Amino acid sequence: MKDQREHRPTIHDVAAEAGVSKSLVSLAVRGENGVGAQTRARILDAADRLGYRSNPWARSLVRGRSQTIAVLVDDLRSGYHTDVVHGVEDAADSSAMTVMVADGRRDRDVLRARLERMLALGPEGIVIVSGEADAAMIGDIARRVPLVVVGRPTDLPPEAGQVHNDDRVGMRLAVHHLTALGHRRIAHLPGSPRPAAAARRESYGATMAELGLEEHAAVPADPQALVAAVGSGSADAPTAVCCANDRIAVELIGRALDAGLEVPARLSVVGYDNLDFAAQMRPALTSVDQPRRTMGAFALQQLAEMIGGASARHEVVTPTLVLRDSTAPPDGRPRRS
Amino acid sequence: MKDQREHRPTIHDVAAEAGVSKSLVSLAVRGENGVGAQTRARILDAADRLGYRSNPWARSLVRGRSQTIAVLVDDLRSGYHTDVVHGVEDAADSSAMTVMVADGRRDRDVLRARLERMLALGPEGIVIVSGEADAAMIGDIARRVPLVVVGRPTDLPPEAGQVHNDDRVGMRLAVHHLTALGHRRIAHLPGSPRPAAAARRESYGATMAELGLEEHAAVPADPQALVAAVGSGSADAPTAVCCANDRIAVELIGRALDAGLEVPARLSVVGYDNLDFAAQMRPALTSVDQPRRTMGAFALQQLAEMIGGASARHEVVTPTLVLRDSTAPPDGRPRRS
DNA sequence: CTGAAAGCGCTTACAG
DNA sequence: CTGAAAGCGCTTACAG
Repeated sequence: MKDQREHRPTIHDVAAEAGVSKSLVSLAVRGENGVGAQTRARILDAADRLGYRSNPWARSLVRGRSQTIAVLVDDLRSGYHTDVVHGVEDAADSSAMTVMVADGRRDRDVLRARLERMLALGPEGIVIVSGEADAAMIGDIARRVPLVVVGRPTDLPPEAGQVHNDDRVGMRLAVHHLTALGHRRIAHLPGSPRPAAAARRESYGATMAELGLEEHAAVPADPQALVAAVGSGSADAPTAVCCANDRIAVELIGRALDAGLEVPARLSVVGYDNLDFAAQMRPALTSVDQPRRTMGAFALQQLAEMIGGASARHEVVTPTLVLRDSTAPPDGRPRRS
Repeated sequence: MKDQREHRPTIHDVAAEAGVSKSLVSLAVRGENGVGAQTRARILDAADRLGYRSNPWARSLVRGRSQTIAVLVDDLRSGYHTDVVHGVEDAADSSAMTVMVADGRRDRDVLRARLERMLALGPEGIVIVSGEADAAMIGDIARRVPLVVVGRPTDLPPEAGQVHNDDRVGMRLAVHHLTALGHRRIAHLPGSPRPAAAARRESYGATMAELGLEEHAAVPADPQALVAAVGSGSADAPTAVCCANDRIAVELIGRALDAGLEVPARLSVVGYDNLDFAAQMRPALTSVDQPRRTMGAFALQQLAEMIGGASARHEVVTPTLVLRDSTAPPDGRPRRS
C-alpha cells in the first residue's frame, strides 16, 4: 500500500531478490521456457513481492517493436468515426496490439500535428479515419510506416491500404426505395465536397437516369432553400430527398418541421450513415448503413498483414438500407402504422 | 522517395555523416546549446539528408519520461466524453504532452484491461473519464501514477484528483426553470444508479421541498410509464419532467410523440448534459450544460501539477441551463414564437 | 566548443 | 537448466 512511484524495481532487483541472473528473470516473467519450475516460481514470487513491471521502453528498444497502433480520426464527435474506432480496438485486442486514438478536429494542420506526435511514439502502424485526409501527407507517412485509410480520399498512394463502403450502391438503394414508394420528383441534398459525397452525388444522378427520371431540376445546396421549394407547393417541387449524410438530413428535417411541413407526409427524407441519432429522433430516419465496426476490424486486419510485410489492398464493403419513419408514399399515407 | 522502412538511421549514422561525435548530434538535434553554429548546421543538414528521427524508446528509457498521457473514457460514443477528451487534448498541446485515448465500453473489465495496456506503455499520467469507475481499481493505479478522474464516482481515494460538475446546482436550475414557467406537478426521470444521477435525484427532491412542492408521487423509473401517466389525463399527472440526462430525455420525448402527446404543449421536458443532439432534435431540448472542454482542460492541468509533485485536488465546476423549445408554460402556450 | 565513456532496463545469442 | 556479455539508441556527466 506504500507509494510505489519512487524507485521502480527493475529486472536486476528481482534477480537479486530471487538469487538468480537477470537473464533468467527475463525469461521467467515473459513465460518463456528454459526455466525450471521451481526457479520460475521463486522468480515470479519475487517479482510479485517487489511489484515489478517490465519497462516498456527498454523492451521496445531492444525488440524494435512497440506492439502499438495509432488511430487518427477526423472527429471523434462523429458516431461514424467512433464506431470505426471500436472496430479497430476490438480487433486489436485479439492480436495483442495496443491502440492509441487521437482526434484531428476536421483540420488538416491539427491532424498532421497529432499524427507527427503519435508517430514520435513509434507505433508499428497507423489507421487514419478520414474521408478528406491530405493525399500527399498520407503518402509521406505511408512510406515510413504501414498505414490504412478508412474512408475515401482521392489520389491515395499505392503504399496506403484502404477500406471504404460502396457509395454507389448505398445511394442507389436510397433512390430505389423512394421510387418503390411511388416518388418521382426526388431531389438530392449534397454534403461536403468530399470524395464520398461526390460519389453519392454521382450515383444519385446515374440511378435517376437509369430509372428514366429527371434529376430534380434545382438541386439546392442548402436545406433551407429546399424547404422553401417544397413549401411553395409548386407542382414540380420534390416530394422526397436523398441526402448525402445523416447530419444534413437531420438539419433538413428540423427546418422542414420548423416551417410546418410534415415529414414524411409532405417530404420523405433518406439519410446516409445511420448514426445512433437516426433511430432516436422523430420521425426516426430512414438511412443507409455502413458496417462501421466491420470496417474498423478490416482496417486493423489489413494493417497487421502490412506490418507482416504484405502490400496494401483496397477493400470495399457493401452498405444496406435501414427503413424507418421518415419515408412514405408521396400521397402522405404513412408507410407503417 | 525510397522506402525508409528498413534501416532506420540512428544518431550514430548522423554522426558519421557529419563527421562529429554522437554526443554532438544529440545536443544539436535537441536544439541545446554548446554546439557551434557551423557544426550545428552541418549536423542538422546530415540528419535531414538521412531522414533521421530520434528513437522514442531510447529517449524515454534514458530520460525516464515519456511525455505521454493516457485518457480512458467509458464510452467515446457519448458526446459528453468526447468533449472532455477534446479539452484534454487541446490543453496537452500547449504542454508538449502527447495524449493517447482508449475506450472502456462502459464495462469495468474492458476498462481495466485497456487501462493496463495503456499503463504498460509508460504514460506519465492518466485521465479517466467515467462516472462509475471502480474505486478500488482507481486506488491501485493512482498509487502507481498520477491520475485524475473526470466524473463523479463515489469513494475515490485521496490519491486521485477529481473534476466534476455540481449536480445539485444543475438540477436546481432545471426545477426552478419549470416552476418559473408555472409548473407545479414536476416529475423526475432518473437515469442510471451512478453517483451523478443519484446526486441529481437528491437535488430534485431537495429543491421541490424548498419550493413547498411535492415530489411527483410516482416517480416512474421508465419513460413509457411516465408517458402513460400523462396520457391518462389524470388530474395529478405531471405537466413537466426533469430528466437525469439527455439520453433518457430524448427517449421520453420520442415515446411521448409516438403516443400523440405534444411536447411541450402536453409535457415540458428538461435534459441534462446538453449533447449536440439537444439542439438538432425537434422540439429542441432545454438542457443543463456542463462546461465539458473546460473540465477536460482542468483535468490535464491538475494532472500536470501532480506529475510535478503536487497532491490531488477536487475541482467542482458550475453548470448552466440552456433554454430551447421542449419547455413551455403548462397551459400549452409556446415559450417563444 | 568537442569527444570518450558510462548507463538507462531490457533481450538475445552464446557458453557452460 | 543457468549465467556472463553484448547491444538496442539515446542522454548525461565528465574530461579535454
